Amino acid sequence: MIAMPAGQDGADTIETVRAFNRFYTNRIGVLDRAYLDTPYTLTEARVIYELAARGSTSASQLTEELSLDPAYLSRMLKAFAGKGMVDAAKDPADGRGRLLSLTENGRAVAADLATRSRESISTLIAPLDETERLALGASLGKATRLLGGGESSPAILLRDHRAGDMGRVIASQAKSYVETYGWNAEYEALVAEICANFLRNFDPSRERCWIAEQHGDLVGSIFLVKGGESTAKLRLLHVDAAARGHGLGTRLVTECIRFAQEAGYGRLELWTNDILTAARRIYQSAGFRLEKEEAHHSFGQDLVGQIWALDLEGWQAPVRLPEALSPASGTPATQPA
Amino acid sequence: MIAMPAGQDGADTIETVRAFNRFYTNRIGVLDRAYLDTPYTLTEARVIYELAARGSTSASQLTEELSLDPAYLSRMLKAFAGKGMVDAAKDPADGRGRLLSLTENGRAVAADLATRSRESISTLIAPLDETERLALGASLGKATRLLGGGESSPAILLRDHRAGDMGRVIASQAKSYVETYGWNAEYEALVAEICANFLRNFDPSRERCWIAEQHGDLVGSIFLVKGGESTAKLRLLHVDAAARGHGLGTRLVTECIRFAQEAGYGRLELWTNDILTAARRIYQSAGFRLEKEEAHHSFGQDLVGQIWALDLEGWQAPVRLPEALSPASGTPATQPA
DNA sequence: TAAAAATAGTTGACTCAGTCCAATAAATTG
DNA sequence: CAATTTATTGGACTGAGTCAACTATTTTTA
Repeated sequence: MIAMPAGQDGADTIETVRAFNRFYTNRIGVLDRAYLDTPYTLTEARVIYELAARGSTSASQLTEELSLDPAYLSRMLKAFAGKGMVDAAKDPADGRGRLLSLTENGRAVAADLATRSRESISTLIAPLDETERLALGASLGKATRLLGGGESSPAILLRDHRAGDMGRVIASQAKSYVETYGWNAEYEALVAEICANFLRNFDPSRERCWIAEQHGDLVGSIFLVKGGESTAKLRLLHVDAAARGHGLGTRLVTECIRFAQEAGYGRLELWTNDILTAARRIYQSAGFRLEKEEAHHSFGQDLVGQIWALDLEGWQAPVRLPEALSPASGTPATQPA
Repeated sequence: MIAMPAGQDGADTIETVRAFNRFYTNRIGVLDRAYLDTPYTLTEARVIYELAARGSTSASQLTEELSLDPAYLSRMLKAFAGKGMVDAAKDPADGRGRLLSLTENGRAVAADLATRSRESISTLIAPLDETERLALGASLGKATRLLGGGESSPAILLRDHRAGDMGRVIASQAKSYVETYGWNAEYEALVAEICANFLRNFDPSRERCWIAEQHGDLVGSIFLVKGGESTAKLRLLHVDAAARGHGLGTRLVTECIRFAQEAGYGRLELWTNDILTAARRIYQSAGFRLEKEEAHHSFGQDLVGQIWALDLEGWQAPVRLPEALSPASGTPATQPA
C-alpha cells in the first residue's frame, strides 16, 4: 500500500547519468553527423562557436578548451583562413603564438550555425508544452551548473510572494530544521500557521514577504508583519544551505528593516532561538539588541527562545563590503555592546 | 529592490539547451574518443550495450535504434563474431534476417564497458556532495523523461507524509487552483491552515495523509482526518496536471476510504466545489452521495460548495479495469442511483 | 649568460571510422 | 509469377582525427 521512498543514492545517480548519456548520444548525436546541413563538422562548428564567443584567442587555448589535436586544429584554421573566415595576426606579446579572430565573413557563418542550431533544438522540443519546456530548461540548466559549466555568479533575485510561495517556504524551512536540528512536525505546523495568517491578514502597505530565488529555486525568505501600535515583527528568516555564504541573510534582513522604516514603524522585533547562531550574527550586525531570553520546550526539543529588537529611528544599514561575510566583518561600531 | 521574475520563455529554453549541448560535448565528449581505455569505439560500445540490453535482436533494429549505417554495422558485427563476442543465428521466422545475441564472452565485454562507464561518471560527479548528486540525478532523469527517453511507466508511489510535505502540498494546490480557476491567496491560506491543524492534532491510528510521488516530485495527495464521533473527513484531494490520466485520483480516494473503514469510522464526508468536476466523478464512482449544496463566496469567486458523504458500512471498492479511466468506465452497478 | 627545457604552432604520413552504391537473397504484394 | 520491398553484405572511397618529427620562440636553470 505504502511504497518505499524513491531512494536515489550515489550508485543510483550514476545509473541515471549513464542512462542520460546513452539517451543523449542516441537522440542528439543524430543531429551531429553532417552538422545541421552545413559543410561543417561538429568539431569545426565548435571551433567556430568558440572563436565567435571569445573575441580573439590563440590556437593553444582552443585545443585546451575543446580538447582538440593541435595538428588537426592547425589544418582546420588554415582552411578557415583560406576561405577568409579567420584572421591570424602575429601576437605582439609572444612571437610564437598567433591571435585568431573571426572575420566579418566568419561571423556570418557563426551566426548561421547558431540559427540552425536553434532551429534544430526548436524541433526537438516541439512536442513539449510550455510547462514542460520550462521544466526542461530548468533541468538542463541545473545539470550544467552542477557539473561546473555555469557561470559562478549566484544571481539571487528578491521578489514579492506569489501563489504557492508560502508552501515552498514551509517546505524548505521544515525540511531544513528537521534535518539540521531534529525538530519535529510541530515546527512545520507553526510555520504553516504563520504563513496562513500572513496571507489572511496581508496589508501590502505595512507588511511584506520577500522570496529569494536563484535559478528558479526558492533559496531564502523573510517576512515583515504588524506587531502592534508602531511595532513590526520580522519573521521566518531563512536561507537555504545551498545559498549560504553570499550574504543573502544580511540582504534579506536589510531589505526588511528598510521597508519597516519606510512603512513608518518605530520598532522592529523578532523571536528566534539561541541555537540559530548564524541568524543571530546577522541580527546583531544589523543593530538588533537581545531583549529577553526564555527556555521553552518546542518542536520536540529543549530550546532557549530569544526576543531581539531594533530601534528604527534613524537606523542606517551598517557599511559592509559586499560578499565580505566572515563573522567579524560587521563593523564593531554597529554592534550592540 | 524587487527584481523581475526569472522569465524563461521558449527562446530562453532553446538557449539553455544549446548551452547545455556545448557544455556536455566539451565535458563528456572528451571521455568518448578512445572509449574508456578499451579497444572499442563509442559506436561499438553503443552496439554492445544495445545487444546486452535486448536479449537478441536483428541488425536492422540496431541500425534503426542507433541510427547506424547498415553496412558499417554489418562489418562491425562480423568483427565481433570473429572475436567470439556475438552469435548470429538464422531467424526461423524470416530467412533474410539473423538473430544477434551476445555470447558469454560478449557479455563479459559488455560488463567491463559498463563498469568503466560507471567509474568514469563516478569521477565526473566526485566533486559533488550528496545533495548535489541527488539534484543532478533528478535533473538529468527529468530531462531524459521530457525528451522521451524514459520508460513510459508512470511509477507513482504512495507514501505517508514526511517533513516538508505539507509545504509541498500547499504549494502545488495553491499554484494549481490559482492558475486554473483564478482563486486568490485565501485558498492558499485555507490549505495552510488545514495542513497546520493536521500536523498539530495528528492521530496516526485514525488519521492519515497520502503523498503521491513520481520521480521524486509530489504529484498528488489526500488527507483523512477525524470529523466527529464516527465520522471521518476526506480533505485536500489533489492530482497534479502532469500526473492526470493514470487513475491516481481514484487510487488516492480508494486508499483513503479503505483506511477510514479499517480505522472503524462509519461515515466519510468531504467538502468540495461543484466546478471541480473531475474530482466529483471520482467521488461518485467511489459511491459518495451529494448531501448538500450551498453557494458561497470564497477565494475571490462565487462558488457552489458541496458536501458529499459515503456510508462505510460494507463498502467495497468498485471494480474497474486498471488504467481504464474514461468517465463511463466505472461499472454502473456501483454508481449511486 | 649559455644551455636546456618547455611552449606554440606547422607539416607529412597514415589509419580507420563511417559513408555511398550496388549486389544478393529472401519475403511480400498485386 | 513478376514486381517490389526488406535484410544484409561487399567493394570502394573519403576525410576526420592521430602520431611523430620539426621550426621558432620563450622560459627556466645551472
